[in-house]
Amino acid sequence: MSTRSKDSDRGGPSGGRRRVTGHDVAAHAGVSQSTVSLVLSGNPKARIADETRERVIESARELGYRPNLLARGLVQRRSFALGIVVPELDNPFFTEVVSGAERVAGEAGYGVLLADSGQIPAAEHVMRLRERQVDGVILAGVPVETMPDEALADANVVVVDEPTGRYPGVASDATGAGRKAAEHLLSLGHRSLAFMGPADPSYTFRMRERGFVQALREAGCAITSPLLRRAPASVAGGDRAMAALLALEVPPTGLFCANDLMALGALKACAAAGVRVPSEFSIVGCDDIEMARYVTPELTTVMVPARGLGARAARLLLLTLDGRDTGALSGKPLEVEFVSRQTTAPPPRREP
Amino acid sequence: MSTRSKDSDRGGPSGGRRRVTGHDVAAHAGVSQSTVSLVLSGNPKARIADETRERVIESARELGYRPNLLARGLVQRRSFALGIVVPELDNPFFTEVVSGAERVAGEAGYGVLLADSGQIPAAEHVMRLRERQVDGVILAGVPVETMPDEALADANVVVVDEPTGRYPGVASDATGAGRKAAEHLLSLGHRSLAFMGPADPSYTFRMRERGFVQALREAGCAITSPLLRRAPASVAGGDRAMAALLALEVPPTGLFCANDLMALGALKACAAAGVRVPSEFSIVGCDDIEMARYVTPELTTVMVPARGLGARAARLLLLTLDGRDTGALSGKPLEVEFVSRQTTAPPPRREP
DNA sequence: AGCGGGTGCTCATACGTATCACCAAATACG
DNA sequence: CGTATTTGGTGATACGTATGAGCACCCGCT
Repeated sequence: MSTRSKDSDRGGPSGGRRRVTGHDVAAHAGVSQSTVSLVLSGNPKARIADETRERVIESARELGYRPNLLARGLVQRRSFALGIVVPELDNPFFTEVVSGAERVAGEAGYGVLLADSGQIPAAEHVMRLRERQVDGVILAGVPVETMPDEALADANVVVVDEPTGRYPGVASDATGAGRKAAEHLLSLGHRSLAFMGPADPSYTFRMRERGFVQALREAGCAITSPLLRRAPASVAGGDRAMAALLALEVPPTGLFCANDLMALGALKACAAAGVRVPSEFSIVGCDDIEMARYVTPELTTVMVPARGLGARAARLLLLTLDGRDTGALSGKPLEVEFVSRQTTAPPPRREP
Repeated sequence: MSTRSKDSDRGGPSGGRRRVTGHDVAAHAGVSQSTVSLVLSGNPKARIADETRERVIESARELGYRPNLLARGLVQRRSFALGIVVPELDNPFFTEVVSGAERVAGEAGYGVLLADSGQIPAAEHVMRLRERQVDGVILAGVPVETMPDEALADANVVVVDEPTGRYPGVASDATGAGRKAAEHLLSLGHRSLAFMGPADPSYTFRMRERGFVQALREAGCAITSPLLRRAPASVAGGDRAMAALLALEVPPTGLFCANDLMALGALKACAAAGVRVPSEFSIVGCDDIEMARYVTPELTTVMVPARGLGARAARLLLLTLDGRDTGALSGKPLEVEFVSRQTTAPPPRREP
């Protein structure tokens, strides 16, 4: 009708210099911007004539309209975005957590802001995410206990695998993981077992250790101090710690590692030292990262549902944001599962 | 002074129910919101008395003020956030790309929105990111050629390792990678060599193959069709393809894989078949993912600077956004580097 | 005819920030 | 001393959307 409306047509979806706004759609459809908003995102209970609704939708499609989520977020005080903080993307475990969370969030229409904590302290990352008005934050592998309270106040935090009690969270059955590893090794006949984990362990690592040690003790098979090795929870750390174990006067016959990366390092150290796995030495990891299946021999480990943890954390967060009940989700820890592969066997028979 | 200003004090940084805004800071400092904005984020050339400036900064600190980046983004038409789309976070290569990009972006004050493309087509992800008003998008491992043009129009796209010419991008020297693998194997004395790569290869995979095949041809050592295996670029795919190679009447003596994951699969298949690496068979991977160092024997490969690619993509994008010259960065491909480890050796001597 | 009530839409405003135009006071200058 | 000029700040507005209040209109009822 008017030249104006003809103007806004020019170029179609991809031609315009300026981004298409709700006002443009309104002009094109001959309605007000309010109506456009009501049709495209408003409450479905809004009273709009079918004919109008279709005209607006058609105009929006034709102009290639995409709502500006910054503007929406500003007025609704919700950005429909989550933040997720991990200590390092290098560790496949966290990658899987992120992946799981991203999928759930994406399906719910939420965006995901990633913060790889690196040098910057996690608290600072949380602040930055909040400046971006994320509706909530998932903290994975972050030492929550050492974070100042005010950094997390009013922040809708969900913590992965670090049940502090101060914040809602999802966790796996860490003591169960240690226990299952112990039971398996004991049942194979091992009596001299070692553990390796990081020196400044997170809650989960502590629980894995505790489960393992307790199960050993209950079996009347206490672990002695030289068999408890501290090293970074990485492949390099596992390598070093394993070398130390092999250098002992009386090395153990089997080992449980705080995570799979360490176990891979231990495996490597054995290969370098000419110790055959599993015939001469047994190794159990924890996490079941993808690589565990791909090394030779394949790593026996305890599966921790990383992707599931991430997904569940995201779901928990989304429910919290909707003000729904969250008791069911944050309640019980996720089950872990022992996975028998090729790095465990009965201990070698004593030399005569 | 006024009761109002006393009110906004209540509770300090962490107590307030409502988030503290620039207006609150203004009231507390006895200035206008404009002044607050000028002091805290405005152009440094703004003329503000030192005394006022300090008072505002002090008030902001005291109230725990954090600017709302949604509001800032709305008026500035810049969100100071980047999007990054990857096909799968499972592949460590992309994880490293993301990690590199995230670091550079973070240091520049940019946020990173992650989109793991999964089931949803990449074009749709780009749209969603643009709704969130990201200032630019990094596409890594995404089949850009098959994406509709209008999805990327005006989107400030930077493409990783897929130099289409239509969009700016950063790439590694893929043909060089293939060539270096070939030269190494040839120099060891191999004459019967195989290649494995995905059936529907991306540009980079095609170039790796081309470099390898051409170098062989130039050495008068053409590759025959049964030695060119197609399989998914994953560990499982490499495993299957290697099994097929070993089943040939006359198996090759060495192999170059399109990426490290396939090489790990090949390594696994050799172990399963009792073929000793490298004494009986040589394997060269490509990418140099972290795992390459951690398997036994350690994987010989061609290092592709994944983190560097991500970092450079981010830098390129940031420069583009600042309207700076980008020629230098998008120009030459990043160097790749041959990494000799333990999976290559001279071919076994012919059986007499 | 008068009126209550539903329908369908618009007006105005708010969200929190940046920024331009403008202004008062202080200072410089001939 | 009168007028430029600089200094230091304020007021108003815009960004693009959501949303409550309100308005015009039509329908059915008494």
